[in-house]
Amino acid sequence: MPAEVTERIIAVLSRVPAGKAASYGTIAAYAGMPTGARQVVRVLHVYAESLGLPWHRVLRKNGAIALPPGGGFELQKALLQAEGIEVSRSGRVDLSRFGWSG
DNA sequence: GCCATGGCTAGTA
DNA sequence: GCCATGGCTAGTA
Repeated sequence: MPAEVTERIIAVLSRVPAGKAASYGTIAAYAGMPTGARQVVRVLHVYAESLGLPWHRVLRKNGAIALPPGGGFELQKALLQAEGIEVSRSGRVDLSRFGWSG
């Protein structure tokens, strides 16, 4: 039985639409935990696959892909681009253009 | 003690 | 590069 925080994070994650992305901190803030960015990381680790959460739409605060090359970077980049989000070669997204706001 | 963060500081170029 | 964050798991007692 997951903690309420976990369930709120799951709920927020499932609302991020295709074509938009949000930072770990933004997701946490919407879930009521402004300093809980790492909780978002944990939830994605545990539930992203089984619940089909849009893990690829979560980025660092500066819009960068957090995953390392060879560790999911390429896949995340491809998934973002496939839904119309522009990603620079280095894996950066302009959140002022593609950022999700509630 | 872990973590796909994030904010801040110190140290380099 | 350090360290607070915060829920969770592994590993010990």
